[in-house]
Amino acid sequence: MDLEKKIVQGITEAFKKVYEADVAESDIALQPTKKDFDGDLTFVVFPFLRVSKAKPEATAEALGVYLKEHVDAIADFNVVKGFLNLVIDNGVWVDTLKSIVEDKQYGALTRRDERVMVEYSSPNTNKPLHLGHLRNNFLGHSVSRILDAAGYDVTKVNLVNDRGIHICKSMLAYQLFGNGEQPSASLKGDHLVGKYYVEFDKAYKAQIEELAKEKQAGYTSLEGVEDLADLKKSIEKKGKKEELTDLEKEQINALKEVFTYAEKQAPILLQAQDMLRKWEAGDEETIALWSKMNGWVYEGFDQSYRLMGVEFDHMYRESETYLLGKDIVEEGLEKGVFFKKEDNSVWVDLSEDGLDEKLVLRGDGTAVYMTQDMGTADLKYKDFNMEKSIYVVGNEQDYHFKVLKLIMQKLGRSYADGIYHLSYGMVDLPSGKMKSREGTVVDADDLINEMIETAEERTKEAGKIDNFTEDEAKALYRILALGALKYYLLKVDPRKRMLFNPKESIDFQGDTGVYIQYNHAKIQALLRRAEKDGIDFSTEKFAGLKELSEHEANLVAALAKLGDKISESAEDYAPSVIANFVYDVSRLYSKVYAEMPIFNEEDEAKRAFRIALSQQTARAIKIGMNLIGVEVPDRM
RNA sequence: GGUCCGGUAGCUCAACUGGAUAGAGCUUCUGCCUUCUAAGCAGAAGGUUACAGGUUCGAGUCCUGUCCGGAUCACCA
Repeated sequence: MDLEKKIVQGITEAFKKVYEADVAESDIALQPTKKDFDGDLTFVVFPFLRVSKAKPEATAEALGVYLKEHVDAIADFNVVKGFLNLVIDNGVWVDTLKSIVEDKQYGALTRRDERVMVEYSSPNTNKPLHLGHLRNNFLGHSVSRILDAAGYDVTKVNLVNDRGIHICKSMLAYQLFGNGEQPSASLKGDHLVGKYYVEFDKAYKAQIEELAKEKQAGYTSLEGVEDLADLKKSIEKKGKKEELTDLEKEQINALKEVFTYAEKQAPILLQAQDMLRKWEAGDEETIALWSKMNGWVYEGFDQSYRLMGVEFDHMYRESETYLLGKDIVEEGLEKGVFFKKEDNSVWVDLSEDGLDEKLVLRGDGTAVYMTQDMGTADLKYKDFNMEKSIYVVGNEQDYHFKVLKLIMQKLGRSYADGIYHLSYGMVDLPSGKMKSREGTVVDADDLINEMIETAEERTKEAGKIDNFTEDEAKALYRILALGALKYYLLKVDPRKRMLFNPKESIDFQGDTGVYIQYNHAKIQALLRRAEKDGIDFSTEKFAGLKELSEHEANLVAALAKLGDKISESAEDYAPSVIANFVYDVSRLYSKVYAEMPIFNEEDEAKRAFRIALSQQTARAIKIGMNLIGVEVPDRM
């Protein structure tokens, strides 16, 4: 905003005139004045004492005197130690609001000719989406919108993991135990497939136990033991804390052998592996089952994505990309970036970069995860030609993406520097980590639907929907529920892992999405009344206004920062910046709203100003909430 | 064990990238609806920023070490 620029220029000028010193404008930073002090903006003079060769108070005083005299916007100043607090003239805030009203592009930065790809969601087609996916999807979707607002050309892609041994597991279980079950209204496709993934695990565990029992006979140390798994657990637990006895050591070794054998030889696992081989060989029957079940899952996902309000421009499927990357391995060998070991496996040595050696191709010539990701990276670039590539993936893959970026840099890919892993922390439950195989997950669909029910209850309690139609009420519940959920997940720094307690439903009071939506709805009601009463609150009506309350001035100052906040959040890929911004704006507005009369205000200029301020606040809230993927209601 | 990430009020989180007396919300307590939506506003209470050093005018923020939690170090994806 040019207010700050003007003041910064004024400060450099002051340094020149008062101290005959050159200070670069880029070295001068202003910060908002803390609440307890008088003023709007503060300049910290400590770093410039070398230049002024005077005491902090004297320096600040001298600069303040100069600024008050030469910069129109500055009405007054005060000095506290080395802090020069500047009081901005109220007229500036009135003008600022006026320029926001007139700014058709408010909240959209100038376009730049730069393409960014955001990859997010990336589900597996063997189980439904869960709470962790919600964080991922909301993050990716929000970052896409923020980058778009910041002027980038954004492509949203979803790389679906639709093949592999885990997919075969649910296929096999369905084949064995499914009895031809079909998706239904009560069990959508992704949930149905997920159910058989759990079934597989149950059967697998039972077989392991059985095999282990058979194998137990060969070990004297395990004679008479009833529950092998239980014993293994208790010894492992003990081993972490204290020394084991000789018998226990012998037992744990025996147990490891027994279970390794059982886990590898369980018939149902061998069958699944066989199925994967058939799939790779293109076996018709297997492919048909795979297509059918994946189709169910995609239908289920589509419903979930619609419910969540996220979307994609392009889908990549791993079944189509998993063979890619082998040519890059060849290229890397030629360029000397990779090297081959005796067993023919191919590696990259990253010890110079503080990492170790990493496998990029197996000895038998088959691909690993890294091989595929290299290939996919090239494919994406070929398809979309982007400068930046954001991967929204959990922090468990920090190492993988560090390596991927390094490799692509070493291979000289133009897009390599633009690779960014937007790493986020896991969502944990009070009981610990979510494990889909063990059924301890918070399902995404269930959670959203529960939130919608809660929203309905709260709304009815508050008696807010007297003249809503059934459809309007339903739409409102959904908006409130998703708003609460998205805001809750996005206001936090993505890197931090977070605890989610399903028993305590997400708040509807205080620092929440609902609070922000409420302010928007309140303003819309106010604007409807202004229109009904035919009140003119155009900029001419308040142009000459000289008197503002502190809260009004603060609110205008906050509204003026929207653009800065968008660039900041785009640079850091941080939706939390926007979430905090809309909350700040809402809080400031609440104060203004509570303290200031609007329709009862006699002074027409003040009344017009307050209505216009309300209107622009609603505008900022709507823009900001849209950036974090949250809708705002006009009534609630 | 190596590497990376985190640790701020009882709880959930901020802190403009080194600035002033570390701020919000939840919870608890006290006020405020015969005038614009009380899903709100005003106030009270709550802190050795895990710990110990260091850097400097100034440290939650930077450096070193320690402790706690998590992730990762697979020819799994």
